[in-house]
Amino acid sequence: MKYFDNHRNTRQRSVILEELQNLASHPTAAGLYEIVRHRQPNISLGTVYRNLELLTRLGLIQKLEVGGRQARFDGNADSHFHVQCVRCGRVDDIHAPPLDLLGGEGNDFSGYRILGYTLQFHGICPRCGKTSTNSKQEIDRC
Amino acid sequence: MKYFDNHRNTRQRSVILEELQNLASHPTAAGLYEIVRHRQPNISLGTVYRNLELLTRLGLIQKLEVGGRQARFDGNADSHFHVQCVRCGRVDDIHAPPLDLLGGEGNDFSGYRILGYTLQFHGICPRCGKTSTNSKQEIDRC
DNA sequence: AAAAATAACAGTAATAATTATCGGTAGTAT
DNA sequence: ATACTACCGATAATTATTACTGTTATTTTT
Repeated sequence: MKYFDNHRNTRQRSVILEELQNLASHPTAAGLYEIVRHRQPNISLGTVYRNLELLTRLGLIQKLEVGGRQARFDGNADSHFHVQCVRCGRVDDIHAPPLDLLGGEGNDFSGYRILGYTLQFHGICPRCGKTSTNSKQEIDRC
Repeated sequence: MKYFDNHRNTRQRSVILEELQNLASHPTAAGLYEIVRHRQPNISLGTVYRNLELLTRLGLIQKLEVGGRQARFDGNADSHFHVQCVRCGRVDDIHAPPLDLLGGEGNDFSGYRILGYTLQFHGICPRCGKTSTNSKQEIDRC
């Protein structure tokens, strides 16, 4: 059970990971909690949050910061793209190279009628690039 | 003042829009509240939220659903791309065509050291596509 | 294998961001 | 000018997430 690094392999932890990996869609913490409860009726929502956070840190799953207030989780940690339904919030995978996707707006992928996309980069801003790597996180000045 | 459609052109509303449009960065609601208070000391945080929501609906600004728990707002409603600092959360614009950007990973844009990107599509999922357009928003079933 | 150490749990309280409520005020239309 | 009502400030409520606390279970030490 090298999976969890030097963290314990608890029943709750492995059930959370298994159930998430068996889903094609990408549930919220609360959504996965409902699913996991079928196998672990006494599990706590806090346990689901705690483990999703840990599994993300370990690189076994990914946390998706998509539209809406709730985060979503993907049992597949490999880099790929997502579609979110603007009406119900559901998130699915799109398996295609980015260049095909950007050229193919208006087409259908994964059964979705595609309306558009957002492309966000992440990196280190000029101000943070000047301070040492492990300095305390700065306040975003405007 | 056709700007606000058939909504009223209040002092608070126009100050919020003006101050947001004068910023190169993309503040949170709370961040913009602090800025707007210099001109409107008695303005309420709720008013800022309410108007940012309205201005987004009117298409005068955009709401950015980026990483972190707080939404951010962009005074420029035209389609373009964003970088977010992974350390401080600040968000800035990137002005370049998407194909250049995807090819140019590792380069610097807007002074940021770029670490990666996320590409998210939005559209209508198969299930929602079957129901009428103005039906109540469905619950995301998993 | 038993005892000690501690990671993780369930349950619950606290926090943070956002949204809703409510009485009063100020734009807008008649 | 008056009436109508959207909008305001202040505050309460809600929602998602995180932290706390006492207990349980896994691992390590003896």
